[in-house]
Amino acid sequence: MNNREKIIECAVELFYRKGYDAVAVQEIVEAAGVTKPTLYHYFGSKYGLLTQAVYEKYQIFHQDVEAAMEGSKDLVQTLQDVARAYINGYRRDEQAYMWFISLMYAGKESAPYEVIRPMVQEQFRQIRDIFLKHGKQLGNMRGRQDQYALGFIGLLHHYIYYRYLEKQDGSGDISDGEIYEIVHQFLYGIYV
Amino acid sequence: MNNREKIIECAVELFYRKGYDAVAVQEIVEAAGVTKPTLYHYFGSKYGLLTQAVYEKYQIFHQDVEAAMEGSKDLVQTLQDVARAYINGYRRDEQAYMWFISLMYAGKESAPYEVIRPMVQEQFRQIRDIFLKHGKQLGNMRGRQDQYALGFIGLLHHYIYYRYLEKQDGSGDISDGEIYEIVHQFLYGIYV
DNA sequence: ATTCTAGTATACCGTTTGGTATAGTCGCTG
DNA sequence: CAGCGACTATACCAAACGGTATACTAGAAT
Repeated sequence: MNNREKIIECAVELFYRKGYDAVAVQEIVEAAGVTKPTLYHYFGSKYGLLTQAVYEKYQIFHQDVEAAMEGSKDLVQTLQDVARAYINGYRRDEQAYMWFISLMYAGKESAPYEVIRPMVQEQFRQIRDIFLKHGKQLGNMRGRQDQYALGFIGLLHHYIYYRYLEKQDGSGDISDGEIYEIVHQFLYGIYV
Repeated sequence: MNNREKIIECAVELFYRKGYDAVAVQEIVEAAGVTKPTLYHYFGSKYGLLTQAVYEKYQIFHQDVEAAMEGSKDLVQTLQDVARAYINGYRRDEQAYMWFISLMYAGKESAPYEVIRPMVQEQFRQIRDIFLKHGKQLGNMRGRQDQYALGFIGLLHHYIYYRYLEKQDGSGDISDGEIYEIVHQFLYGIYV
C-alpha cells in the first residue's frame, strides 16, 4: 500500500470514528506515517481528501449494485441480487460502508453530507428505477416508487447496521438465506 | 424565552445543520444574541452545552413514550401507542428529533455520540421490554427481542426521516391511519 | 552527467478556536 | 442605601487549526 492509499484508509477510519470536523489533518498524517506536505500533494486540501475518499470508496460499491440490476429478471430476483450486492459492499469494507450510513443522516449543511449528496441521490434513483420497471407486478403504485425505494434502502441499512453492532460483541455474518428473508419481509408489506 | 433557552435552541439548530464540531461557540452566541461569558456561565463548556441540550430535549420525548407503555394493553395496541408517542415527539420539535436520529448513526467515538449513548440504550431497552412482556403472543422468540426492538425503532425513524425529507418540498403529515399501517406492516414480518 | 518530475521533510504562518480575567449591571434582600 | 448573587459585556489568551514556502531526495529520461 502506497502513501496515497495509506492516507485514504486512515482518513476513512478517523472520519468515521470521530467525525470529519473533529479530525485534525495532523492526526491523519501521523496515523498514516507521513507528513502534511505529502497529504497536500495528493489531495490539495482536507476537503479534497474527503471528496476523494468518499468517491473512491463509493465507486466499487456502485458498480456492484449496477451489475446486480442487469438482465431482465423479475422483481423478487432483482431485489435479492441488489440486496446481496449491498451486503457484499458491506463485507468488503465494513468501515467505509458504516461511514456512508452515518453520512447519509448527517446535517444537510455539513461538508461530508454535501460530498455524498450526489451519490445518495444516484443510489436512490437506482433503486426507484427497479420499482418503476416492475410497476405492473405491484398493481396500483400511485407514485409510491419513492416510498418503496427509501423503504428498501432503509431496511438494508438497518439490517447491516444491526449486524455491525452485534459483531462488536462477536459472531454474526449475514447468510444468503437471511437475504431472502429480508427481501421477503419487505415485499410482504407491499403486496398487501 | 430567556437567554439560556435561546442558547439551547440555537445550538440544537446549528449542531444539527452543520455538526457539533463544525459549529464555533462564537457562532452560537451570535445566533442567540448573547456573548460568550453568558454561554459559559450557564453551561461551563461547549461540551456542557451539548450535554444539557441533548438531555433536556430527550426528557420530554422519553416521558411520552413511558406514558404510552403504561397499562396492560395487548402488543398491537402498545406498539401503536408507542409509535404515536414517537411521532408526537417528532411533531413537537422536528429539529431536535432529526438531530437525535443523526446522532444515533454518528461515529462511536465522537463527542455527540458519547452523550446520547445512554439515551439510545435506554430507548432500546424500553422497546425491547415490550416484546419481552408480550412474548407468549409471538410464539418462539428465540431471543429475538433485540432484533424486533431494533427493527421497530428503525422502522419508525425511517418513516419519520422520509416524511421530513418530503416536507422540504411541501405537505405530508403523518396521520393516525398511517400509524396503524406502519405497525401493521411491522407485525406482518414477525407473525410469519 | 544532467535535467526533470514526483514525492517527502523541516519549519513556519495567519487565523480561528474554546475558554477566561476583569469589570461591571441589574434586581432583590437586609 | 448597602450588600449580595445572578447575569452579561469588553477584551484578551494560549493552543490548535488548515495550509504553505523552501529545500531536499530518488528515479527516469535525455
